[in-house]
Parts: sequence; structure tokens; C-alpha cells
Amino acid sequence: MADLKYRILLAEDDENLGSLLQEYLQAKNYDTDWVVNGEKAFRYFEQFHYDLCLLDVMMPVKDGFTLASEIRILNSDIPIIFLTAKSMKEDVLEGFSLGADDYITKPFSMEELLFRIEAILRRTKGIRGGEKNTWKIGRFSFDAKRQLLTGTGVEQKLTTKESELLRLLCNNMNQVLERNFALKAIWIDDNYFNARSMDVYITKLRKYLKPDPNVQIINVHGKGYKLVVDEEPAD
Amino acid sequence: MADLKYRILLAEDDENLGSLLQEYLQAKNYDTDWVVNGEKAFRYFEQFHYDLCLLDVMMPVKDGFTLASEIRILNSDIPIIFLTAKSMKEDVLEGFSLGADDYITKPFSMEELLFRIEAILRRTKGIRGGEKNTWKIGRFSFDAKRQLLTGTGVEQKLTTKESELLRLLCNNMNQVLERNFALKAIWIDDNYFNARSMDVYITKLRKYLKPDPNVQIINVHGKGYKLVVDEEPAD
DNA sequence: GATGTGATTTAACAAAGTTTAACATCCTTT
DNA sequence: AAAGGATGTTAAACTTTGTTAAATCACATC
Repeated sequence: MADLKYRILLAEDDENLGSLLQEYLQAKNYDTDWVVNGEKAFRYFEQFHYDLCLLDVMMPVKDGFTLASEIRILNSDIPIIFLTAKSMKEDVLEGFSLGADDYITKPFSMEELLFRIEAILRRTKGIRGGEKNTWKIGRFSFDAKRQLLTGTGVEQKLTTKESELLRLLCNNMNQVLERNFALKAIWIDDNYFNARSMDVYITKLRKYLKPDPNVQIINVHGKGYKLVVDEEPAD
Repeated sequence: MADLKYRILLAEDDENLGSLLQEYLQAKNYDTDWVVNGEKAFRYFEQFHYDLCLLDVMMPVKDGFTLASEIRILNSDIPIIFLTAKSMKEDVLEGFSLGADDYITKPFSMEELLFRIEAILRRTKGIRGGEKNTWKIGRFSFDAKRQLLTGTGVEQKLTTKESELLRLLCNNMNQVLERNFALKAIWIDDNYFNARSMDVYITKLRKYLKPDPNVQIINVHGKGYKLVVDEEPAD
């Protein structure tokens, strides 16, 4: 259970998106190889073993569909998810005929993608290691699935956004959660207004967490936020 | 149970869409014949046996409506689904008067179409091969076929709409069921009023499910709903 | 064809979720 | 210390959803 990592092949030519996705998937404990075109992707696929492919449709050198059909020759079972721009209905449909298991249209949120990945792995492999969805935060306990923050007697129902943000903070407990990363993960678009919106949510979370002075959301100027919990001296 | 395949007649002049649909339906275990105009479609219909017709409205040689009325002369029972471009309200209505069972506006997703097909076959024939139609929801058990929600002593009969909505929620247990998808799947049209109607049904379902506090229909603002069940710790 | 019954939709108002705006404060750099 | 950008905080604006009841529709029965 400890480190049965699934391996993902990610083919995406956009450098920003690619590295972001890789980082995110790594953080989620998927061993992810990222390549920037279909040509390289195929060479990787021949050489290494993967449990799932994430292919951008529009790529230089070799597009995602062509790549998929070649991959299918080598392996008719491996799950394939296409990343595609909106408004390409027909193309997407073409993709299905090549045996894609799913597709997701840009822009998408990280969480969305993760969900699709997990759903597919659940179908093809067994259940996955066990997505974590409850945390202890000082004297609170947070249930992301139920969107519930309990502790100090009261039980606080969280809204979806509050819950998603807190979940990200928990995933990066004691580390810096980068603003941009959180924005892309939750709001998809990291524009000015969404950034301000996120600030508002940070304030809200701080208010909820106030009852325990050992729990803090610390701002790291220009970088992001860090959820820190000072351990109670064992009495 | 193994290979009782339903047979579908698909009449669609767009080559891309046609072949794609055929492939998809084949993959979903429907034995599908695809023809590119109404003329041919009729000849096929005379000659072979089908369980369902999927007719494009706009076709050369013979349009879908004309075709449908001719098919109705030969067989007054067979389910017919029209594929139609958006913005043809009146035409669609005309179609219904010819005894169409349903219609779906382009562009549509494969999933949407599949759901409609299954819904209709569910109504007309019995249940389809591998389709799930009973679920455990916390301490309830839901039988979609008989539209019955049992648990906590009482036995609640559900109306058709209640049952279809709950079925969709169950199919996406613990995931977000998108508002739009549900609307298109159940109400066909995703306009404002139907959306409000759906809200009313969510309230009704919540009321039925209230007796078990571990079962919740959580709203995801702007996205949809998710049915979450907290697993009882096995005591 | 009128009538009654349950299902579904429409209406009306309440409540919650999210974003935007406005202004205060803090950090960093110069 | 001053300036400029980033963050904190609160409240208003706006959008979506919740809930209940009345109106309408659909269908069975008489």
C-alpha cells in the first residue's frame, strides 16, 4: 500500500501546462513522465511501462490521435485520456473511435483531471491506494468529502471553494502552497479577480481556524500560503 | 445474458458523425447498421429487424420525418430517436406527433445519447444486459427499475423524474453530476425552467434521504450535485 | 366528455455561495 | 522614509440554489 505508484505518460507541448501537470501529478503520487511531442512520447512508451496516457491532441511533430493509434498497436488496453481544446467536438469524437477512455477539454481544473484519472484507474486496476480526504489540523478535524470542519465543539459546514482550498493547504501542510498553483487548481484561471477572490477565502478559513491558536495560515510574500500547526508540547 | 444484442438502425448523412456513432455504439455492444440516407434506411428497415431507430432529421433523398412516418406504417411500436440541429423547435414538435420517442439536439455527447437509448430500451424492452439498476445508498436501497426507495422501515414509491434523477446521482456516486448533463439527459432541454424544476426534485430527494444522516446530496456551486455516502465504520 | 388524482412545472420568496469593490495594512525595494 | 505592489478585511452586488405552494398537465375512470 505504501508506494505502489502508478505511472503516467504525459504528452503536452505547452511548457507551462506540462510542467504544472507533472508537478501536480507527482504531488498526487503518480510517477509522471512528461514529454513535449508525440514523437518522443512514442519512444518513451516503447521503452518504459505506463499505467495511463495523457495525450494532448494538438502537438507538433506528431499529434495526439496519431500517437494514440500507434500506442494502441503496441498495447490495446492501456487507458488513454485526451486533452483537447474546446470546440473540437468532431475531433474528440474521432478520438473515441481510437479507443480513448475519456477526454477532457481545456481549460480544466487539476481536480477535474485527477478525478477522471482516478475513475479510470478504479475501473481498470483495482482501487487506488486510497485518496486521502480527512486530516487533523491542530484540534480540528477536516473531512473534505463531507466538507466539514469539526473541532472545539462546533461543526462548521464549508462551501465547496472553502473546502477545496483547505484541502490543498492540507496536502501541502507545513509547505508553501503556491498562489498560482491553487488558483489553477481551483479557479482554473489565475487572473487578478480570482486571485482577490482567493484572498477572501483565505480570510474565511483563518476565521474558522481561529479557535485554535496553534493553527495558522501564514502568507509567504509573493509566493503563497503555508498551513502550519505548532505541535502541542506533549504534556 | 451474455450476448443478447439490441439492434439499432442509424440513419445519418454526415460521414464523420455516422461512422463515429456506429463505432461507439458497437463498442457499447449495440449491433448497429449505419446508412447515409432515408431511402436506404427504409429498405434496411423493411428487410431486417431492429430494436431502435436513430434518425437524422436533415438527410438527402428522404428526410428523417418522412422516413419515420413510413416506418410507423410498418411498425407502430419501434422506438425512434431523432437527431436534430438546435433551433428547430417546431420541427421537433412535428416529429413528436409522428410518434418519436425522443430527440436529441446536435451537438450532443456520446454519453448523452447512450443514456437516452438506454432509457428508452428500459421503458420498452426489459432491462439491458449489464446495466445496473439497484444501489445501496447508506441504509437505503434503491431499485431504479421499480422506482422504489426502501430503508428505515418505510417503502417510498418514486415518480419517474425522481427516479431518473436519483439514478444519475447513483451512477456518479461521490462525483459531481453536472447540472447540464442531468438536464439534457432527463429533461432534454436545459432551459431555465427545467433547471428550476430539477432543483425542486433535488429538494424532494433530499427529503426522502433525510432519515440517514450519512447520506447527502451536496451542491457544487455552478457545477452540479454530488451524492456522498459516508461509509459506516464496520463495527 | 367531465372529473379526479397524482405528477410536473411555474411562481414567489428566502437563503447561501461567490465575486467585486473599497479601503486598510503590510512587505519589499529604493 | 517613500513608493508600489501584495495581502487583509469587510461589506455590497450579484448569481445560484433551497423551499414551499399554487397552477398546470397527463392520464385514468366514470
